[in-house]
Formats: sequence, structure tokens, C-alpha cells
Amino acid sequence: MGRGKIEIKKIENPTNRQVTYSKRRTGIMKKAKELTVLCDAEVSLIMFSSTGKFSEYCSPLSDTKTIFDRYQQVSGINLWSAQYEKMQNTLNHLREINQNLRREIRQRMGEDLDSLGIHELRGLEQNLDEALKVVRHRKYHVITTQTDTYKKKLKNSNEAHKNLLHELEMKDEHPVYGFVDDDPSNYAGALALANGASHMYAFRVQPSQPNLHRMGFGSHDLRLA
Amino acid sequence: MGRGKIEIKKIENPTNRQVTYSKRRTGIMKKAKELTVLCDAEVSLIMFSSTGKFSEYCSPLSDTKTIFDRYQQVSGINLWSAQYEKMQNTLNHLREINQNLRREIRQRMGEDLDSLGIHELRGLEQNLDEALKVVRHRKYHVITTQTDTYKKKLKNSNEAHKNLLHELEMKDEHPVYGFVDDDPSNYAGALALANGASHMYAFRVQPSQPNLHRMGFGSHDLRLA
DNA sequence: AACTATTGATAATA
DNA sequence: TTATTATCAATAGTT
Repeated sequence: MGRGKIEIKKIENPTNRQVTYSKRRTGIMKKAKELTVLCDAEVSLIMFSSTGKFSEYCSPLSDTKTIFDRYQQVSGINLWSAQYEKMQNTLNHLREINQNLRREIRQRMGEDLDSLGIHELRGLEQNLDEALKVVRHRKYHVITTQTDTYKKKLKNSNEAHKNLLHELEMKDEHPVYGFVDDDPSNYAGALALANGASHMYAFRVQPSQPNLHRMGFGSHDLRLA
Repeated sequence: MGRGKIEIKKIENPTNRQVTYSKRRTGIMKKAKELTVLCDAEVSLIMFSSTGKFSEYCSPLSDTKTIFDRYQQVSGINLWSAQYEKMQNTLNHLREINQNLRREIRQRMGEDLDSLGIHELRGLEQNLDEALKVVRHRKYHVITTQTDTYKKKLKNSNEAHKNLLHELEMKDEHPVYGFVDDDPSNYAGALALANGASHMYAFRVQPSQPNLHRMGFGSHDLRLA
């Protein structure tokens, strides 16, 4: 279909090849469009020239991604199976680790012990015993620190109060009663630890972890993951 | 290019449309092939007829997936971004959960306590204390059971031995010394628990969890995930 | 599926 | 690249 018949083999002259590519590219695109319209078909046509130039045609009602998805279903080839499988493996691995971590926590809570042998039980016992000592120690430390801080604050406040009273007496002989603590939460904390019956021990988590919110020790949500 | 010019619009006669689709399909495929050969181009052509029939052409050196990959790079459209993002989110969520589980385990081991307030510390202490009691109880139970089993086995063996000796005496008056326990591991176990100084407490895991193998309480590999 | 009269595409040329 | 046009190729309508 030209001034002369041509053999279908690679055009060696690069300029000529590029020109032919251009012409035929528009030609095949026109054909694709016509096929789409005339026959109500879905067509995806992607072309890269030898110089790397990219062109595509896609039937108007669908887009390239839709056609790819459909291609996948029909051809049975999962185009991104490699990516997908890799991630799936990572995911399963993480899930496994998660399961094990949960089991360890349960065992550290005295549950799920049936699968443990005598050696494991002995180890767990020792470990819990040591941990308990450390936690107790830390608790006492915190209590002491907190109490000290409170006492100090109280003392400071009292002094401030006295000074205030003193100042007022100096000024107009009108004594004032009461004062406001600038941080009442410490006072409440000290009171709470004093009665020794607290069962409120929320687990502190970052705001980005909604599923672990409000979980106390011994109340882990084991439905997760 | 036929016996008469046709308007480019949907062919309403289904038979006619199907015939035209067939003819033009082969035509466009030929065009695609020619483009590939003449111009050294990469072409992907995917077609679905109105009846759902699927055909494709792909330049011989590359395959459809390769062209899709290239298409992605050039077009900037990530074809599986939706899937990918979803999985990525799940993955990150799992990682977060795992981090928290690990932290809880560390805290149950008496580490990482600085971030805990007095309430949490009190809760943890109580929880550890209760767990310790349960574990001790369970340990004693296992020890008792194991010891009983061993005693029973020993008794059975001795009786078997006696019977054997008796039989032999009956037969040829040649007494035989010694016997073989059919499960010596229980004996070793009983011995080990008798000396009370075991520090071997391997964590039991399924074979499919290589990363958690040989982890004892207190020796968790925190590099994971 | 074939067959062709026609239209459409395009190679060579400018 | 674009335009022209002589040719060849594709195909619409028909058998």
C-alpha cells in the first residue's frame, strides 16, 4: 500500500524507520478506534518505538487499568503475583511472630501453660520472680519520688501561703484562707497510691495504635491480627 | 476499503458486527506485527469483543507483563497501588502491634519500666504476682505427675526385670543383670528437676517459625519485625 | 469461508 | 514533520 511493495522486516535506516513508525502508529490507532466504535469492543494498545517513545490507545469507556485487570482474569496470569506473594509472605511471617508474642504474654500471665515442659516452667517461674522484684523496686522508687515531690510541693505551697499571709498582714491586716495547687493531679496520684487498692492501670500507647488503647495488663485483646 | 464506504459507528446487526470484528481483529493484529518487525517496536494489543471474546498480541521479544511494567514507569500510573497500599497499611499495623507486644513482654520481664506510671506499675506487679503463683502451682503439678510416672515406670521395669530373671532361672539357671529403660529421657528429666538448678528452658515453637526457635524466656530476639 | 469491488493506508517523494 | 500521490492492502458486501 504505497508506491511499492515492501518486505516485512526491520527497516535498517533509522530515519526511515522512525517515519514509518509514525505513520503506522497513527494508522493502527485509527484501526483500534474504529474497532472500538464499530464493534463495541474494548481495546488496549500500547506501543514503544525503538527509540523508546511511548504511545497508547484505550477504548473510551474503560481505562487501561480496567483492561489489565480483565486481561489478568482471562489470561490467568497474575501480573503482580511476584510483588503480591512477597508481601503476603511478609504478612504471614509477621502474623506468626504476633501469635508467638501473644502466646508468650499469655504464658507470662499464667495462661496457656499446658504446652510447657518442666524446664520451661522452671525458667518462666524464675523469670517472673526476677521481674516481680524489679517491678516492686521500681514501684517503690516511683512512690518515694512522687511522695517526695508532693511533700516538697506542699512545703513550697505552704511557704508561699505563709508569705502571702504575711504580705497581706503587712498590707491591710486581712488574713486570707486557702490556696490553689498548680498541679492537683499529683495530689490525687499520691492519694491513690496511699490507699493501695488501685485497679486502674491503663496501658500507655501512642495515638496511632487504636487497637491497643485502653488495654491493661491482663486484658490483652487477643482477637487482634 | 470495501464495496462501499461505511460510517464509523456501532454496527447494530450483531452478526454483522461479529463478522466485522473478526475481520478487523486479524487486520489490526497483522498491523501490530508489522509495526513490531518493521520498526523494531514493542507492542501490546489487548481486545475484548462485545461478546467478551478475548484476544491479544504482544511483540515477541517482550511479554505482556514486561510491557505493563514499562507502561507503569512511563505513564506514572501505578497499576497495583490500591492493592499495594492496602497491604502496606496492614503490614505497618501489624508491625506496630508487634512493637507493642514486645514492649509488654519487656515490661513483664522488668525492663522498660520508666514509661510506666504508678498505676501501671501497681497493675503489673499484681499481675506478675498472680501469674507467678499460677506458674508455681503448675510446676509443682507437673513435677508431681512426672515423678509419679517415673516411679510407676521404674516399678514396672523392676517387675519386668524380676520376671525376666525368674524366667531365666527357670530355664537354665543363668541369672542376668541390668535392664534397658524404654524411655530414658523421663529419667533424665526427673533427675534434672531433682537438682533444682536447671537454666535450660527452651521455648517450644512450631517448625514453621524459624525466627522464634530456641528462644527462652528473657532472651527474645527483639530485632525481629 | 471465499470472492472482489472499493475504500483506506502508506512508501516513496517532495 | 507534513503533504502528495501512486500503489498496495484491507475489508464491506455478496456468494
